[in-house]
This record gives sequence, structure tokens and C-alpha cells, in this order.
Amino acid sequence: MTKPTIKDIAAQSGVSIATVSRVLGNKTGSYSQKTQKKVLKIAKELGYRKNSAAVDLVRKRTDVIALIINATPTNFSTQIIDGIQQRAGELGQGVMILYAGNRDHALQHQAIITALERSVTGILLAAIEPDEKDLTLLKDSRIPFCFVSLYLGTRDILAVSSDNRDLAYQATQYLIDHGHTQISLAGIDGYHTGSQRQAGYREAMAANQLRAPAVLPGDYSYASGTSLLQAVRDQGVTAVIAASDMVAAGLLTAAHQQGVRVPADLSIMSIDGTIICQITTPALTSMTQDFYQIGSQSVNKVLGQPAADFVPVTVTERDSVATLTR
Amino acid sequence: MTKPTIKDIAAQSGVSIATVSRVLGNKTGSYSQKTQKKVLKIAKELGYRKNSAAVDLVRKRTDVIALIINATPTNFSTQIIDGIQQRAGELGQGVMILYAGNRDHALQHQAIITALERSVTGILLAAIEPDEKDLTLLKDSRIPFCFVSLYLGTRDILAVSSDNRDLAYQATQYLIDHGHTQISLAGIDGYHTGSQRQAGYREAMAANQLRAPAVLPGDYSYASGTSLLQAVRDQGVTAVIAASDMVAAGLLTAAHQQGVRVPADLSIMSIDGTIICQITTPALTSMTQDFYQIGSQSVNKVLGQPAADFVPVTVTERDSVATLTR
DNA sequence: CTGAAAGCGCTTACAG
DNA sequence: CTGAAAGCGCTTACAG
Repeated sequence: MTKPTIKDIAAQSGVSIATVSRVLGNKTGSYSQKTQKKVLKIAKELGYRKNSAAVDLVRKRTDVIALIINATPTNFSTQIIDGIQQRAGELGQGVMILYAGNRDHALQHQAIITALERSVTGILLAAIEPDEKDLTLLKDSRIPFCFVSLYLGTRDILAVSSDNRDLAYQATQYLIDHGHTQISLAGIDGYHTGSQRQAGYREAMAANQLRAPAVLPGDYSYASGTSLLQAVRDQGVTAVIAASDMVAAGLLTAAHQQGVRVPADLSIMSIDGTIICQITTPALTSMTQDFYQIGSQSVNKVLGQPAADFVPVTVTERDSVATLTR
Repeated sequence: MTKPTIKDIAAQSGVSIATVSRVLGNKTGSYSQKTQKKVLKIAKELGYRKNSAAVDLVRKRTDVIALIINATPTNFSTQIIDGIQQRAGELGQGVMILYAGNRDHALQHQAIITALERSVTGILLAAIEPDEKDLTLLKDSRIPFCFVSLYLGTRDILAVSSDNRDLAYQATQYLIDHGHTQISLAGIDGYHTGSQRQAGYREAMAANQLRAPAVLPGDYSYASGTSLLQAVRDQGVTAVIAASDMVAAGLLTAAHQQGVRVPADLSIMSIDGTIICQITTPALTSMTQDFYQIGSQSVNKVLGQPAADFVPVTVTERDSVATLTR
């Protein structure tokens, strides 16, 4: 009545556990067809399932990569996960997702420890801002790790992401090319991604001899967007670059409520390009990131295969940016 | 240079591995403070991490529950996961998420097997429609499992969800109370959730002596929504119940493109009530599900604690339903 | 092609 | 409070 083991199979098929192990492990050439058939039949009858703990213990590795992810209520995560799952499968690795809560440092640290204790093949950290403790922990482990959709500013740490500086530069230049000279950047945080985008934005403004108003900080969320519209209006700009689709959506909702017409009174350029951009009215013009690619490339990278550092972004024109003429 | 084990700690602290194990395992009362201090210090110096495989093997259980989830591009998953993670944490369980692709039967089955092989405490299946094979596998295992946001129509199988029949009944009645008599149901599938909603819808129509047009099948996606608007229009109804927020959003986008005014020409009642409902213009009136509760209750249930079968739904009035007067 | 044996890194009665 | 020993369920040289 207890869970069957290879010992049970061995007993019933009259061979040793070594042979059972070989058959079940598909060590072709090391057993006769007859033995194979018998063992397989009995394994099936018994409803045998291997005990991964035992296998992992003796093998000292796992063939699974851990994906640590947080609850940022952006919905790009599905695409990233799809890319990771797909590529991992191709390379014979399973994926175990560890959820780190909503930028909860304790949970985040705990998730890394869990991954380490499981001897995973590699650790992927999606949209996770590590603190010093996290980084030390990761570096001291023998396990390769790679940040996904976050670039820490150094090639010493594996990462795959969009080039956020370039992304923001392009977004800004796009608005400038459409006649805008007063442009805000809203909803960005002060960490790596935020700083990089801020830098790209400032560079583009400077390159065009334009003055950049103060960047409006936020946390990439819808709530950030709704609460930031007033500040954007106060800056007297004609266009705003939103830190994420959710921020853009929040800005848009607030604009509707306050009678601000988009794009007539205010143009919005979003960053991400998820399906959210199609759902709003007007649809949001965006800097579109290739999250699927980011995911699959990060698997390559953490497994030591050739992989891109940066995945190209594209401008997707929809209906939230007006062309200004004077 | 190799990963340190309790053996290394034992050697350096001059105690047995049994004692090290006790200290590390916090078996209070079974070691002196002095020993504890010494062992902990050396463990830290060595950067010791326990080997979960070894622990799991000897303990024969895991303190982790597996959450199998698929890629349905609905974004309710975050709330479900939050509820699960939170409650699991309170009960001393970790959560390992296994991703089953997008209604991919092979992946789904594989995910279940993976969970079984890991001897998890329980298996949670979120928005997963099991086939016969899956169910047999699950039942034959000794591991408790619980469906999340899916009710298989029998109390024999653990599940926590909204009462979909009631939900659809309420949605229909709400529209009827607002003067609608011609109401479509769109984007629903033919599986459990879809059938239950269909039943509730039909019951409500019948109870009000109204004729229900043919239900318009779909897969809960945005694409389903956009492609279904024409069929809804062809039915000549004044209101439509959308199978999900994404379907509602798709219907709405198509309506905008085709010059159909919402809610003046067509009222939309959405099912789910996620943030998507706030992002669209007009905002979507919805039957709002309490996904967080569904998640946390399902943890209770799979761990054998008292838990609800159905979690209440509420009507959230926004701007997509018109009141008809005649 | 097959088996006996060692060993992976832990936990936990058992004895003291 | 501590240690020696057994054992969890596998895999894999080694020998035949």
C-alpha cells in the first residue's frame, strides 16, 4: 500500500535493482529486450513513480532551472515564461518557478536560497532587483545565474534584457520627430532599469537641445499612472513617456476622467507593448519589448550557450501620439 | 572547493554529524548553547546550504505544495498565486509553480508527474481542465490535490472556485433587471466552467420567460472577443455577457472599430473583474471573482483544513451596461 | 547483459 | 546533551 520503489519492481521481476534502474533510466544497450519488457510491465502495473529526491541526491544535479519571479502586476511575465519554458524544454531542462511576492526582499532572498538548496542547473531572476545580500549569495554559490529583463550595468553578471538606455532614447526621439519638445518621463523607479531609461531620455533631450523636466518617479503600476497625471499636466508638456503599459493605462484613465484628450491634449508613449496597449482607447503607441526572446535567450545564457545581452526593441505605432506641426 | 556538507561542519566543530543536524534543524533542547554557537558559526563560515534532496529523501515529505498553472492569457493568475503563497506560508509550506503551457495536454500531464515525483504535500491545479489520464494519475497517487477556479461538478474531487452557475445567473439577472431581454453569452468554452455558466445563463433567461440565443463559443481570450462581436451583432441583442475580461475587452475594441457604441448600442457585462475592467473605455461592469480568496481557500482545502467550496462573487458596476426603459 | 556494493547527504530512533 | 548506526531510494563504477 506504500509507494512502490525499484526494489519492489526488482523483486517482482526477478532481477536486481541495478537492472531495474538501467531499464527505467533508458541506458540502452545495457539490458536485454526481454528484461526491459518485463521491468516496464511491472513498473506500470505497480504505478511506479521515481523518487526525484533520491535521483537528485545521487546525481548531484537536477536538470531543472529555477525561475524567480515577482508579482509586479505587469502582464509581460507570461511571455517571458513562455520563452523560458520553450527553450528550457529544448535543452532538456524543466522549469520550477519560485514566486518572490511583490518586491518583498525577505521572500526574494528566501526564493534564492530555496533554489540553491535544490541544486538547480541554473537560476533565472526575472525583473528582480537584487540587494547586496542576494548578489553575494548568488556569487558565492557554484550555480550559474542570469537576470532576465534587468541589466545590472556590468557584463560581469549575466543578464538578458532590452537596452533600456537605447529604448528610452528611441522613445524620446520618436516623440521629438513628431514635433514634441516638451516631454515628461513618468512612473520610473530609481533602480537599474529606471536609471538606464532616465539616462537615455536625458541624452535624447540633450542631443536635441531640449530641456528635460524632472522625471516623475513611480513603480510601474496602474496606480502610479493614475496618480501621476496631475504632475504631468503641471509640467506643461505635450507628451509623456510612461514607464510601462500599466502606467500608460493609468495616465490614460485619469486623462479621461479629467477631460484631458489623448492624444490631442497629451500624447502618451508607452513602454512594453503588451496586449494592454490594444485594449485601451485610444490604443497605446509603444516601445515594444520582445519578452519571449528575452526569456529564451536567458535560458541559453544561464546554460552557457551563446546568447544575446540585449534583445532589440521596436516602435509600434498605435493611436496615442499626435504629430505636432507649428 | 566542493559544496560543504554537515560532515564538514562536524569535522571542523569537533562534534558528530548527528549533533550538527540537530542544531541546524533547531531540535531545541537537544544540544547545549555552546555547541549550537560553535556549529552555527562554522556553518556560516563555510557557507553551508542544506541539500534538499537529501532532506526530502529521508523525511519522505517536502513541505512544499505544487501549483500547476497554465498560460491562459488572463491576468487573474497573479491574485490566485498571491492568495496561495500567502496562505501556504502561514501554514509552513513553500510553493513551487509548474507551468503547463497553453492548454497543452502533454505538458499538463508532465507537470502532474513532476509534482508526484517530488513527493509534494499537495497539488493545486489552477484553471486546468484535466483529462481522464490526468485524473487517474492524480487519484492513484497518495497525494491530495485540489482544483483551483474550476469545479468538476462533483464533491468527490476537491475544488475551490466561484459558483459559475450562480455567477452567470446573477450576471443575466442583472442585465434583465436593467431592462435587457435579448442577451448573448459569448466566449465560453464547452468544458466545466463554460457549461456551468451556460446553465446559469439559460436558467435565468428561462426564469424570466426569455428566449436565449445560441451561445457563442470561444476560449476566454482577447482574440475570441474581437472575432465574436459580429456574431453578437447578428443576434440582434442589446447586451452580451463576456466569458472573461479579455473577451469583454476584445468585444469592446471591435465595437469601437465598427462604430458600435458601448453601452448605447450594446451593453457588455464582463466576468472576472480584474484590473482590465478599469483600463478600458468605458470601464467594464463585471461579475467580480475573489481570486485571492479562491487561492488561499484552496491551500486550506488541499492541506485538509476547513475551506469553502465556492467563494462569493459580487457585481461591480462600472460604465458598460445601459439601463433600458421602454 | 547482469548483480553486489558503495555512496549521495541527510534524519532519527536508540543507547548512553 | 551526544554519538554510532541504520536507512531513505536511487545510480554507477566494478567485476563477471
